[in-house]
Amino acid sequence: MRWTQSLIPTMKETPADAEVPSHQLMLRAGLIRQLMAGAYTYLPLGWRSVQKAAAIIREEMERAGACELHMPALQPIELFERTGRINAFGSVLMKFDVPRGDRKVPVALGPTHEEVVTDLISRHISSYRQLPLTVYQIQTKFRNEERPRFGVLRTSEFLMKDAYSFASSLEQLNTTYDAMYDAYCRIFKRCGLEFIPVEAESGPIGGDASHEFMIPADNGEDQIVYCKKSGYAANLERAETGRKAPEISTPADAAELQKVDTPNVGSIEAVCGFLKCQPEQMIKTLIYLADEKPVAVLVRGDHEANEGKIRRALGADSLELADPETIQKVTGAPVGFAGPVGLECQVIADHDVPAIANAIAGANAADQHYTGVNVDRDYQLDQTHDLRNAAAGDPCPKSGEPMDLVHGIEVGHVFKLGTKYSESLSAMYLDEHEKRHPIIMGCYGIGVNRIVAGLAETRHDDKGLLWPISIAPYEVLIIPLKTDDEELMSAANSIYAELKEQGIDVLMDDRSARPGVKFNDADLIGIPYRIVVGGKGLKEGVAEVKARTDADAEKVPLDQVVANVTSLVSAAKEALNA
RNA sequence: CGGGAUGUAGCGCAGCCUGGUAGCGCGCUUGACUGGGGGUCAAGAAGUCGCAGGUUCAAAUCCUGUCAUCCCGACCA
Repeated sequence: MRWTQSLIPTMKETPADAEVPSHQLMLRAGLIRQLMAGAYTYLPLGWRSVQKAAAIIREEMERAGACELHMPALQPIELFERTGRINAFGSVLMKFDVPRGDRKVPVALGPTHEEVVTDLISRHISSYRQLPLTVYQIQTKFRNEERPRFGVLRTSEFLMKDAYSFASSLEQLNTTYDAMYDAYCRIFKRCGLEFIPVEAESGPIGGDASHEFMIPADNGEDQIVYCKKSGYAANLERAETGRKAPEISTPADAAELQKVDTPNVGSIEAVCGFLKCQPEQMIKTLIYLADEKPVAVLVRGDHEANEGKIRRALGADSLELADPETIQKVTGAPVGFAGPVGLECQVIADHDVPAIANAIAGANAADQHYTGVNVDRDYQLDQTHDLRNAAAGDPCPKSGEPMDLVHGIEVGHVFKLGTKYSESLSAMYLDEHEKRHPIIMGCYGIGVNRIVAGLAETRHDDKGLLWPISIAPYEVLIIPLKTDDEELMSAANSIYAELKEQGIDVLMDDRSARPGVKFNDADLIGIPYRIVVGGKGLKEGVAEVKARTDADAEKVPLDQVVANVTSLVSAAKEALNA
C-alpha cells in the first residue's frame, strides 16, 4: 500500500480527551477515530491490526477443533426472557422494538450469544453421537456501558471472538476446556502479548472452572494477585489470601479496655487522624444482612471485605450491606461506631482480626470508640475465615511467598458453563440408554480489539507504538526521502514491488513530505522494520534498514535489501510462533 | 446513576473575571526556495464561540436550562 492512497491521519498533538496511552497513541497514529462515547471507527491501520489478530485467532480455533459460523447480532428478546437474563443484563442490554406491519417485535442487539447458539444447537443436536462440538464466531457485540472509558479499552460496541462447546460428559467438557485454554495461550503469545492466566469466579461447576487471561497494565480495570514463585494468579475477587486460622487468645501485653470520645469521627480514616493511629490497628466492623439476618463482619482496618467470600463463609444466598436504620437497631449506634465488644448479633471475623493487639473499634455508641480491644477478653470468636480481598504482600496459598498485586486488562475468558442455558432452552441429547440429558456447555471469549488496544497500551516508547510483527498493520515501511528524484523512486519502487512479491506486508511512504516528518510518523505508527532510500545511500548503492526498536540503521546494498528484510521478518515471526 | 471538569477553525489553546471588530501555534491551500529527524518566505481558505432561552442598545463573555465529551466512584452476563 502507498501512504498517499490510504487514510492515515497522524497527529502531532495529543487530543485533550485522551488520557490512557493506548487511546492517545491509537488516535495519534491514525488507527482509530471516535464517533461518540464508546463507539470508534477503525481506520485502515487499526483495522489491519484487528484483522491480523482475528486471523491468528481463526487459525488457533480451527487447530483446537472449533468451527466457525456467524450468528445474527439482532436477537429476539424472547430468548433472553427464557434464560432470565433480560433482568441480569438490565440496562446493559440494548433493546428496542422493530415495526412489522401493525405489530412491534421486541429485539436486542446481542451482548453475547449463549442464547442464540443454544437455541441453534437445541434444534440440531439430539444424540450423544453428535458430541462433542465446538463452534465459534468473530462478531460485533453490543453492551450499553453506563460509562464507556479508557478509549477503545471499554466500549459499547466491540469485536469479540466467542466460542461455545457442547459436551455429553464432564470429561468431554474438560478436554475441550483444556484445548481452548492452550489455544488461548498460543493466540496471545503469537500476538506478542504479555499475559497472565488467572483463576476467576467459577460459577456453577466450581473448582478450576473459569480462567481469565489478563494483560498486566497500570490502566487495567481488573486487579489480580500473583506469585512469581508458584505461578499462582487469581482475580482479586477470588484470590485466596494464604492466611491460616490463628490461635485465638488474649495477648499477654493486653492493655486496659478504654472508652474514648470520638465526636463525629466515624470513618476509619477520620478515627486514625483523630486518635493518631494506623488503620491496621483498627477493627472494621461491617453490618451485613445475610438472607435478611444481620451479621457483623470484622476485618482489619486497612483491609477490604470480600462479599463473595463472606457469602460462602455464611452459606448465605443473599448478602447486602445493612442500611443505616438496621445498623442503628443492631448496634445501638449510627453508622461508623460499630464494634465487636458487646455486640448481640452473629459475628464472623477475618483471620487477621484476632491478631490485632490493643485494637481500636467502635463502641456501639454514638461518638465513642474503644481502645485496648483484645480478642477473648473483650469479644469472642469461635473461628476465623478468609473474608477479605487479598492485598499486596499476602502470602501465596501455594508457595507462601509474598504475592504481587497488579492491574490487568482482561483479553480472554474461558468458562465452564454447565447446563444453565441448555436446561432453560432445552438443548438436550439422548444417551446410549435413550435417556435425555441437558448438553454440558462451555464458553470462551476473546476481546479481539482489546488485543490491539492492549498492545498499544503496553508496547510503546516516547516516540510511538512498538508493534510485534504479527499484529503490526504493515511489517515493513519504505521511506524514499525525495519523491521527485526519479532514480531514488525507482530504487524504492523496485524494493516495494519485490517485497510484495515475497508476501511481505509493506507500506510505502510516498508522501512528498520532508524527511523529519516521515521519520517521526514512522516511529509513531511503529511499523517493525523501516527501509530508508535516500540520496546519500544511493550514491554508495545502499539503503538503510532499521528495526523500530533499534537505535541505529544498518546499510544494506540495494540488491540485498529484499533478502535481508525478508529474513528479518520471517525470523521475527518465527520467534513469536515458537 | 452520584461527584468533578471541559465545550472557541481539523488538533492544541488564549480571549470570559471587567459585555463593544473572534485571536495564537500546528495542520490545510497556492507559489517560490529547500530537502537525512516535525523547514523558510509570501499569499490565502476555514469558526452560527456545543445548543436553547433570558438579561442588555449590544453576549464567546453575565444568568437559566439543556446536550455532549473526559475523569473519579457505583455498575459491568
